Amino acid sequence: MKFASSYEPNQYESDIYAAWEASSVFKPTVPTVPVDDNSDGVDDRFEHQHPTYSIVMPPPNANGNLHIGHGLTIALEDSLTRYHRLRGQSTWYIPGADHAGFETWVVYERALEQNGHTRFEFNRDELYARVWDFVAQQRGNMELQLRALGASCSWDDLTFTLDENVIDRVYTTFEKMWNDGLIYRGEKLVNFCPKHQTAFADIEVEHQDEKGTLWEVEYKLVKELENAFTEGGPEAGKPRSSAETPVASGVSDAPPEVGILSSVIVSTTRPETLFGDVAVAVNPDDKRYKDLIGKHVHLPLTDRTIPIIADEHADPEYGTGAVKITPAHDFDDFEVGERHNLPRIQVISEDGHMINVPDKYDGLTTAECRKQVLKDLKEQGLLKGEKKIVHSVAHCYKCGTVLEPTLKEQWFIDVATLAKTAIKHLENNEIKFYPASKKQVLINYLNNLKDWNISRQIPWGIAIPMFRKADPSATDEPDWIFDRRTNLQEIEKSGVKYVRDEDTFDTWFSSSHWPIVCTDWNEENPTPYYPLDVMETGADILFAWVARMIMMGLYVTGEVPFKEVYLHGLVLDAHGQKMSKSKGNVINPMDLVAKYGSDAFRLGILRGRSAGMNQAFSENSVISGRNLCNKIWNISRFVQSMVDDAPKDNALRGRSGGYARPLGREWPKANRGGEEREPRDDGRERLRSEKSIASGASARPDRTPAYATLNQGEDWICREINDCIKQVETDMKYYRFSEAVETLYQTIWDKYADWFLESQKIYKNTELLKTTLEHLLIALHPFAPFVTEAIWQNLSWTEGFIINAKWPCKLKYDPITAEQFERLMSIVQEVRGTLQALPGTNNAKKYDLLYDNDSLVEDNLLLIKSLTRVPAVTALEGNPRGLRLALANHELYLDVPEKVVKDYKDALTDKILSVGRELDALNARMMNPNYVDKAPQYLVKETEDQIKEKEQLISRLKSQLSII
RNA sequence: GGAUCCUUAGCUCAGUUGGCUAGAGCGUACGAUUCACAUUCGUAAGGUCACAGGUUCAAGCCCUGUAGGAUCCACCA
Repeated sequence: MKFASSYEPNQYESDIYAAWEASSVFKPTVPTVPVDDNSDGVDDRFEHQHPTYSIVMPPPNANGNLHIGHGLTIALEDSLTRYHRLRGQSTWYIPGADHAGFETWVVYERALEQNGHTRFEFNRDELYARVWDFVAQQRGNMELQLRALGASCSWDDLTFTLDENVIDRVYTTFEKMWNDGLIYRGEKLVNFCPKHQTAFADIEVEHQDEKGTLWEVEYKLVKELENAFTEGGPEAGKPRSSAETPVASGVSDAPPEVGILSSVIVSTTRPETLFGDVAVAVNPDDKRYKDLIGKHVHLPLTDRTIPIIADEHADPEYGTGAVKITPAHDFDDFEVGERHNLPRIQVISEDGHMINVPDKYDGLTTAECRKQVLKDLKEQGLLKGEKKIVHSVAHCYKCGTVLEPTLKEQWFIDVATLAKTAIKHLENNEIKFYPASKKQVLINYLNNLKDWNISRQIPWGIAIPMFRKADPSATDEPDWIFDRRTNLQEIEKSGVKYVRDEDTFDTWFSSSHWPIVCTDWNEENPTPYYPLDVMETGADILFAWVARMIMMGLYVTGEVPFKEVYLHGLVLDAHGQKMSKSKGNVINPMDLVAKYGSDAFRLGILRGRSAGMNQAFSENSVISGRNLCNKIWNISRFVQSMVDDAPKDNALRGRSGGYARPLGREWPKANRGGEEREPRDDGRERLRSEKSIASGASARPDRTPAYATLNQGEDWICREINDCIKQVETDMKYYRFSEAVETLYQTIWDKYADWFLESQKIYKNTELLKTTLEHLLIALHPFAPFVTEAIWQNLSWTEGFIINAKWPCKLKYDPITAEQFERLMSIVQEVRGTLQALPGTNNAKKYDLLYDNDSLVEDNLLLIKSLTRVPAVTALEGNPRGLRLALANHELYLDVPEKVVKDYKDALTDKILSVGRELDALNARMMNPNYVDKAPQYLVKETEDQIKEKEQLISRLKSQLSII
């Protein structure tokens, strides 16, 4: 196959993915129990590596499309997956699809309504079946998009959140919790969306600041009941007499600051709820109302009277300092009601109409009722004022409807012990967090966690396996029983009829089992893939998901569900703004993939990104990724052409005038793993991957390279590649994806291409070219899987797939020779810089480079000439002339006429000054006795060396100046 | 109100255990050009590391405070 002159991702990506998928390379190689890692590798980097590696995909919506956040997710997770696979671990990346309970339901219900139907025409089972079909029709895009992004996940193991084993596991947990007494049915206030007719967990509620009105309503005191204690009276007295308010006794003797009031004015934003009022609360420390506590007021527009109670909830600073208490329709009031044992009067129905109110108001909507109430209050002169305020209002995160706090009987999980256990394990550092700060954030959250409402009134979800006794008079039988037969609306047990609870689980309840169900963990057959090696997900669902997975993992398995957590932040637009449809700044990852290729997208989105941070993203970074793909493509094309052109290889050796001394050492001829591979004729499907599945062997870096280094550049590139790969390993260990990509980018581009390949144009070493290119391709593969595979398949000497190649071992090289190349580089850079700084253009072609008694330069004449483009590099004859380079230990001159040197004088003077400033700073450091005493020896030595070097440099520059 | 994070070049971001003479990509300026790549090569300019104190021989990094921004949690009668 011929290399095209530029990399065209569209020509390769889908074929490559299909070939991978067909050859089972995405499957883990160790199916059950861990094998002993007893092979003796050549590289100590692999000594303590675990034989398996597992990671699950946070399941994208089964019938949705991937957005930019998914793009980031896949880039991160797949890089980890491919990296660990290359390292020889049996790697399992488990894909998933989410039924997305509420999201999908909303979409479906909208479709239903567009066809003139409503959900109330069908029972739950019918609706479930209809949504199932609806999803089945829509499904598939998401999976194709994951493939386009290169996700190397094990497709056979895809888990859908409504799969049987998921439901089964969720029921098992629920049953256990029910038996353990962790599940209870309670009537509590829930966030209820009147449009969708379902409750939400606190975490799903969206608060928005809104303009509203704060009305002040007068509640008149009931004179005749002033001294009588009612049900609210004694309760109200308690907080005041408690030890926390020692001042209270003193205050009670003091003369009242305010005259006896005949009424209390309360502040409210929701006057229509006054029918549900059961008390008026004032702050126990509020002197204005001190004497009214325990007295009663008339509830306007009704014939009821309600007590005035003391409760900290009332803020003396806010409004009038007196607040009406409506336990059935306000979360705070509900709690006040619990504290004071107050009744709950529901006055708004689930569909938003008034109930349990005087006939006049009965059946009105809340808005109509508010109008009427305000009108009537005004007529009676009880409306004392109104203020415009801004307050935050709870909205349905899907339709934006204002949520109505509603009393409902729901299933709750008592989270106290679950949270406590989770905190214990977190504090025990059993899970490592990236970023680390999130651990404490999570602990704080768990410390304040309220009981978890798991009931949802949406048909599209996992049915709650609870049945209620049909006949309440059968008193001996339990009211509720657990049963898995949720396909039946009615069951019989011990001769008693039970009716199914029509609610479904909060999706987070089932999602919290994700690591368990994906890895197929079960009590009888624990798997080496649980706990997961890492949980990678968005920082925004730390509480909703990560916290719950930890609690549930510990409850079900006794182990934390994952060893590490990596949280990514939001992908913002190029200006740091949140992406949103309304702003029109949404970037579709698939557009970028189509335009620049999957690799470019992945490289681009990983750039400039760190754990937990919301960070900007722009097309520029993708372009830069595309450029890298093209670069490595052309590098490979060039290396291939040199390999093809092998005869020249020998001709160049032992060249005259150039590099003559054989500096390299011969390494033993390598076994390059040949026997392990099937011949190519057998087709790629049967390459190493299948063999390794059969034998269970893990890949190890057992290749000894078949090269010898023969000059400075060759030793140097070996050193640089070793450093680069070691850096990538460290970066991957600590999830520094951006730095890993950066390191590779620089090594491939600035070192391999710009220096090593340039030097190989003079001195060619095909074996080394092959080995080094392979190393770089493999190291780049986790981040740019397609281009590296496309190249691998195009190169004449590689075999199998790069996706399951072996992670590079260390290259051998001579460190002293490698260091010499650094000096050659600085010579070249100095020449280039000086030529650019000299007056005039095209200087490179004008002036020769002269050297005096310098073996390094002498050995590399051709290289220096080629890299600097000077016409000639020749030995100096006679007295020094021209412009001397400022490098230490090298007698190098640019053969520049005196006149030109004079024009260069200013630049030279500037340079002397700037080096002088650096020297002053160094000297000041050495003058400080504390520095010499306390700083580490090596630093002091380093400073001394630097001072010497600068002094020499200045004297050379000065002598240059004096010539002028 | 509480918590967490952020503030470094024109823009987007790195900077790991304090050793820094602060880096990268993009952008900018200047220069190059048959022979792997113009998606190229070379050179350069560009910084009071938000601000004010403190600790230290040494602070972008640690501590305290201030200002600005982001996110999350709670609350807003």
